[in-house]
Order: sequence, then structure tokens, then C-alpha cells
Amino acid sequence: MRLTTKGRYAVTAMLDLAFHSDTKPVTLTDIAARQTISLSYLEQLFSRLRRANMVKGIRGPGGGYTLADTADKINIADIIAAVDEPIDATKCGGEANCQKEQACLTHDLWMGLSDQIRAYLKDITLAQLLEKHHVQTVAKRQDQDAEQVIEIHRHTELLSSLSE
Amino acid sequence: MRLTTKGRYAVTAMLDLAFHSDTKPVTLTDIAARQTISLSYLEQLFSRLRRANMVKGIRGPGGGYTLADTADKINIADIIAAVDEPIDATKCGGEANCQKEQACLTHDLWMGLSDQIRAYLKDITLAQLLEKHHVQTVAKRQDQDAEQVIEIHRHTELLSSLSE
DNA sequence: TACTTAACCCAGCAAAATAGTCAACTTTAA
DNA sequence: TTAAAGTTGACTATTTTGCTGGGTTAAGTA
Repeated sequence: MRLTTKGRYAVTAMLDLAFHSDTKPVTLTDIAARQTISLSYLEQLFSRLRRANMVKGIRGPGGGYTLADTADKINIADIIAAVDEPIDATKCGGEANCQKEQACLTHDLWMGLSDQIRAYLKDITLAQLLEKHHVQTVAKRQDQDAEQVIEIHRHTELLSSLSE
Repeated sequence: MRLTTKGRYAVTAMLDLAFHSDTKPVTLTDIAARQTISLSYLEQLFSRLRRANMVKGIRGPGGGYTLADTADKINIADIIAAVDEPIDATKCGGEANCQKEQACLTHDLWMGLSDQIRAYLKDITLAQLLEKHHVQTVAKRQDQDAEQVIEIHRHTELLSSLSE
């Protein structure tokens, strides 16, 4: 499992898609504009995402992309795996020839860690992220509202102190 | 937070160090040989690790590197952060100017996810990985031993069936 | 003191990954 | 049937990665 900007772009674009494709397909041009990712780069990414059955491409006017499944069925690990080349990362090619040697000691450790991260990301769905964001937005708005109230309160206090 | 081969090399090297530097300093030459990483690349990585106060360099004969702290105080996130260039990853530079626009919607989402991963890796220490590995090794050896027993058992069965 | 061993420092270089461009080619709504 | 909108692939520039080889400096050892 690797986490690079490429994977981030893919997840970001998929989030955008999940957020906007409820009614009609979303064009890559729109996503490119909203997320400031180059159209051509998006095309590359979605080519892979489509082949991995993460999205559906609809051609012709009014076309675009939609999620191939509901947002709660699409997890982050799969998105990243779809666009990232699976590097084997094993110097020994998974062969047992360096089993007893020191070389594979920490190598195994890293692979285990990598698996943990993969499992972790596999449990996070697009729907969860969207929901979380919604919560955050609401919370943020509430905070701002609260601050405004405080501000107003302070203001009236100031006024009343002046009028005394 | 990025997870690239560079970070993996760093974690692998640090694990090797944690595993071998109990008594005396470990030379980069040794790590290079054990983990099949080029010496010069290790020098680059350890230059950063040293500046980030993760390791201590001891010069001269008998010198090498040791962990700057105990293995249970060093976490994976810090190792990766030490060798990876911190990319800002924000197209808007963290400014509030695109707060209300669509552009920052999914951007915030990704940043949240990134924070989650960072927090996750921050909770994993070198000591934990070493312990886990130890358990794995023991478990694997036990499994192999068990298989051998089964194999012998099968073998004796075969022999006894032939002798009948 | 000379010698060795290692960390440290630096300039550069080849391969790979990233990000983007361009030009064809398909589909389909109007 | 035509033009808009999408797909596809080949091609290019830039950045990162991983590595090579040249040193210098500090600390032990003969």
C-alpha cells in the first residue's frame, strides 16, 4: 500500500463524484474545475478507475461518470489500489530463499504494517467521509454562529456600559 | 502524510537499527548489507533522521548509529515525516479564500483522512513492531514444526501401510 | 604521529513516477 | 447526420527516487 499524491487525487475525485452524481452523471471537466486537477490527468485516473469497476462512464452529450456502486460500498483502499501500480516491494520476489537470513526480517515487518494500513483504509468508505464532512461543516457553522452570538453579546455589553 | 518507498526504506532501516543496536552502534554498511539498500542512499536518509533527532551518529572506529531514544518512544509517523519532504498539498495554500467554494470541500475531506492515517501511524512504535515480529516468527516456526510433525506422521503411516 | 574507520557532506546522474498535452476515435442527443 | 461530449492512447516535461563517487572530519588504534 502506497499513499502518494496520485492516490489522493483519485480519492478526491471520487469524493467529488459521490458528492455530485446523485442525480446525473458528472463530467471530468466539472471535477477538473472544482478540484483543480488537470482534465487529462483525471482522464488517466478514471481510465483506471473504470477498468477497476469503481466508476461507470456514460458517453455522449449529457454523459459523464457515476459511481459504479453506492458510496457506502466503495472504500478508500480500493480506490488507491486502482490507480497505484502494485509494486511488489519485495527484493527477494517473495521467494523463500532469504527466509532464514536477516534480509527478510524487517521486510516482513514492513509488509505487516502495510497490511494494517490497507485494512484500515478498507474500513473507510466514501459515504463515511462525506458524512463526517457534513458533521464537520455543521459543527463549524455552529461554532461560527456561537461566535457571532458572543460577539453580539459583547457588543451590547459595550453599548450598555457606555450608556450608563 | 505520504507513504512511499522512501519512507519504507527509512522504517526498515530504523527497525534494523532497533533490532541490532542494543549493545553497540550499528554502521550503515551493516544495514546496507542486511537490508540491501545502497549505502549512499542510507546516508541521505540517516542525515535527515539525525537532524530530526531520531538517531545519534557516532564517528570513528567502532562508531555507527544508535537510536536517539528507546524503541517504544519512536513512532512510525515521525520516521516517515523525517525523511519525506512535507508537501503542503493545499492548492489554496491554506487560505480562507476558497472556504465557501466547492474546491475545498473534498480537499478538507482528504486532509481529515490524512490526519487519521497520521494519528494511526503515530500510535505504532518500533518496539511494537519488533514485538509483533517476534510473535510472528515464533508462530511461524511453530507452524513449521507442526507441519513437520504431520509430515513425519504421514510418512510413518505410509511406511506402516507398506509393511502390512 | 600516522593510519584506519567510520560518520558526514556534496554534486551529479539515471531511472522511475508524476502531471500534463495532443490528437484521434466513439457514442449519442438534438 | 452532425456536433457535442466522452473515451482512448501515444507522447512529453517535470519531479522524485535511488544511487554513484568524490571528498572532509572526528575518533579510535598501532
